[in-house]
Order: sequence, then C-alpha cells, then structure tokens
Amino acid sequence: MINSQSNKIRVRIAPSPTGLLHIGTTRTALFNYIFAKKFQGNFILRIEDTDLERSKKEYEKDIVESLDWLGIKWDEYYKQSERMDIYEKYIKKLLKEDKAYYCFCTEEELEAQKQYQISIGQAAHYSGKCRGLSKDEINENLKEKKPFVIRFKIPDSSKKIVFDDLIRGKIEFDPELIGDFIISKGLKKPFYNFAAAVDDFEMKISHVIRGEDHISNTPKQILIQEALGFSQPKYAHLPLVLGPDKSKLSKRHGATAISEYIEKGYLPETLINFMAFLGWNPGTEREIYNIVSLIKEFSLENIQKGGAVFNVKRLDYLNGFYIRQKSDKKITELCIPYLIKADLIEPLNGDCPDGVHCPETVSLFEEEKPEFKIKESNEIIDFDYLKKVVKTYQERLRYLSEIAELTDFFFKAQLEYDKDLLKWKDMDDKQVFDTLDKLEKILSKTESKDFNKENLEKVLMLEAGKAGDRGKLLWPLRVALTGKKASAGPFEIAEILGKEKCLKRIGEAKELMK
RNA sequence: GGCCCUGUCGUCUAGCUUGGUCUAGGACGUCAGAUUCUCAAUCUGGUGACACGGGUUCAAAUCCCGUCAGGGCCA
Repeated sequence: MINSQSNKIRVRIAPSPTGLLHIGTTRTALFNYIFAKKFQGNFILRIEDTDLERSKKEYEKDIVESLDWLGIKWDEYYKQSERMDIYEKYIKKLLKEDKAYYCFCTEEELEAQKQYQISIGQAAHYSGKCRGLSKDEINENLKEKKPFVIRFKIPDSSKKIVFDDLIRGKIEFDPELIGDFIISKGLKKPFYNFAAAVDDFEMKISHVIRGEDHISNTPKQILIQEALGFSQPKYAHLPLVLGPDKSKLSKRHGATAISEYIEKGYLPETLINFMAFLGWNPGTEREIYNIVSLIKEFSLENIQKGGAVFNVKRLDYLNGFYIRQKSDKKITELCIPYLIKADLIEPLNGDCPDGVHCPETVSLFEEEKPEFKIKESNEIIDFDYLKKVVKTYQERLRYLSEIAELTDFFFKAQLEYDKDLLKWKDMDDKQVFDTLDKLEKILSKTESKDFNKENLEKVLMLEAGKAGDRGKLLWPLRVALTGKKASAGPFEIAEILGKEKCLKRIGEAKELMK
C-alpha cells in the first residue's frame, strides 16, 4: 500500500458549483475548518465541477464569497475541472489492471434489467454483463463509436467492507450488494465517487468529515482506494441539517443559501455560532461561541448522531443578541446599505448601487463626514443622524434588513396611516383632536435647543400624568410621529425628528381628525 | 425495493462510555407576571421529553434483545 500520509491534519470541503452555497455544506465546511485549525492542519477547498453543464462560474464565486464573508479561510484551492488528466491516468490504470472495464450497455437495457431485478425483489445493480467482453469486442465497439462507461469491477472476494466512523463507530457493507458501479462516462468524465477518492488521496486528505448522506458512498470510495493501492483517510459522518419536516434541508424549506442570509442581514458571527450548534455542543451550558473559541473547544466526540432541524426562530434570537452587542457606529455602518437599498436615502459622496457587497459602502465610512440625501425630501443628513435613528432601533432588530421598514417614517415626507390608529382605547375623534392640539401647543412652546429626549419626557410625562392614563396623550403622539402601531418611544423619536417635523406631523394628524 | 444511519421537552441539546447524585439540567419557542402609551429589550415564573415492549439488575434515559417510527443513499 502506498503510504501518502504524514501526520499532518488535512481536511477538505468539496462543494459543486451547481447552486448557491448551501447551509448544510457550509456547516460541514465550518466543522472541517475548525477541526483543521485546532490541530494546526490545512483546510482545502475543492470545487467539484466535473459536471461541466451544470457547473457555473457564478456559483463558484458565491461559494468563495460566502466562505470568505464567514471568515472560513482555505489554505489550498483546487478545481476538479483542471485535474482531468489525473483522473484519466487512474482510470487507465484500473483498466489496464483489469479492475475496471468498458461497458457498452444502453440505457434501455439497463432500465429493463433494473425493473426485472426490482420485480423479483432483488437489489437493483449492474449484472456485470460487459465484464466478459474480449479485447476484440471492445475494440470493435470503440471503432463503431458506441458510447460507453467505465465500470468498477467489484472484487470477487466477498469480504465485508468495514470502516470505523469517528462519530458512529463501525459501519459495514456487503460489496456484493453494490454491483459494478460506474466510475466514468467515457474516459474523460469521472463520476463523483471516483474523482473524490482520487483527489482525497492526491491531496493527502487525512480526515474526511462530511454529511451523513455520504455514508453509502464510502464503501465505493474504499473499494477504489483499495484497487488503486491508496491509503485510507479517517471518516467522520456528520448528522444532516434538516428542515422543519425533518427531511434534509432543501429549497422547499425556504432560504438555504448563505448568500440569502447575508442579504437578509444576518451577521457572520451569528451564522458561525448557530451552525456550530447544529450537531455539536461543548457539553457545557455555554452557548455563545466565536470561531476562535470554537477552535479551542471543538471535538469530534461531542458531535451528535441524529439530524438537527434548522430553527430560524433560534437563529433570529442569536442574531438579535449579536446585533445588540455592536457599537453604535458599527451597527449604523451595517444598517446603512439596507436603508439605501430600500430607497430611503442615498449616499452623497460616492455611489452605492447595491448594499451589502458593495465596496463603495465600506469606503464611504472612511471619509471624514459621509453625507446622505433623504430621497423623498432631498434633505441632507449626516452619519450622526443615521446613528441616532439606528441606535433607537438596535435592540428591536432581529436582522439588519428590518431596519428599513422599522425606521422608514424618519425618511418619509408624508406618513400614511389609518386615522383610527391615532385613537387610544375608546377615544373619539374629538378627544384625539384636542389631545393633538394640546401637544401642538406644548411643543411649540418648547425651544428648539431644548427639544431633546430628556426635556420632552419631563414636560410631556407631567402632562400625560394629569390624565391618569398616560396612553391618552402618548399614544396619539407616537402614532402622529410614526404612523405605526409599534415603534420606539415617542420622546426619542421626537428628538431625532426635530421640532419642525414633529409639529408638522401633529398638524397633519389633526387634519385627519377634523 | 435493497442497503445504511438515527430515535431525551415543539426545536437545539446535557446526561448514556464508567447503571443509583435524574421527582431528567440548559437554551430557543410558547404562556403568565413585572416594567410599560405600543413594540422590543430586560427580569421572574410556568409549560414541556427519556418512541414502544420485553429482559438483565436491589436499581436503567443509561446495558441487552425485539418492535415501531423517522431519515439518507442507490436505482
């Protein structure tokens, strides 16, 4: 047996660029990454793009950008499409050593055979019909340009294939039941199991940490390794990430791509922390982990065997937690792209067409005084103004994109809401009108320089207290200013809006009640 | 259909290796209360699980067997 192993830990993640980077794949990437870093090993990113029709450059870009955004850094990067010669070399080797053979069976033949096998209650697998083809027969078929596949010849010895899974223990398979599987279509289109086995060896992968859905691929890969004289990596099969119905997480369960979560405004630390706990836990009651502490605490022994349901409620909770941890400045910087995207404001110094990934947004904040224009009113506002707005809503945010709908009233020239919303409990139009009128008078008397939260609170709470039920005064005030049934408190909002706008909005509310 | 994996609150899980400290712990959710003009945040409390059936044992969530259920892969 060729021994390619040094003691160095080398792991890989092997996504196909046939779709956006999936949560499940990313969780596997995370575990591989922290495992590698824990043991000073290497983490390899291998793009499995042998399926040239379905592989897309844009998806490869998405994989790279998403991992990068999460802070999962690879040490080596490979693309299978650039390694075709290697696979072909090994295919030829197997052919030459009679460990694989040409198969010219047609789809129809195969299908008929399968149906028959199922009908007699047999495992459906290839019969080995083309095993016995002579050299001449093969050459003749090749000359006729008949399409062919290369099949792996299951060795006759019927010994069980056994491997020791680091998470699940011994797993056994009967090679008889596998059948001569296809390793390549023609000579130049290697199939998944073959390319993976070859690459894992060539790349000196020490541990294959992957999803449970690959358990049944493992015996095939082991067979290939044995036929080629490769050493065997250690295997660890992770539990699957599940949807609410307990089946493998997929599109029909909703958002499954990391980029979708980025766009919605989840933080990388949230996703890291959350994904780590999908199938792993430290065995203590601590639940907040960043990538560094994960590397420190991680252990394959603490990995769960059963699948884990992806619970968005919990993700939201965690994201809210991390959002609340952010400094005023930081959270404002993070929210601004979403305000821009919602078409509420636009940056004055520098264009920023498209929020989150936009490099201009980042550079924006490096300028001394970034300024913005409110789209509806053309007013110019500065970073500090936005900071006040965002800060007011920071503790209410579950994900960043919510900022737009929560704070849009700060940027609207005209509020639109049902006039009945202004009524607290059983107030009638007249009572609301009088209340607004009273508010108008009090606020007009307040000097602009005293138009701040503390002062307003002092004055208005005193007034609100007189009525007994403070809602009678405060609710109409808040609705007049925001147009919403739920919002932050009226005093802080009033301060940000400023005297002039507050009076204008109260006046507009009065109009509604006339 | 065949093979394989799994099974503790609705969800993520601790406990299972080395049976007793488990009247099964934590977190999210949910419900109630406090706070409060609303929402959120925060605090307090409640709710809620060892899939089932047999063993083994003085004693089983923990060990053994079976059943059932769910999932994955292949085609």
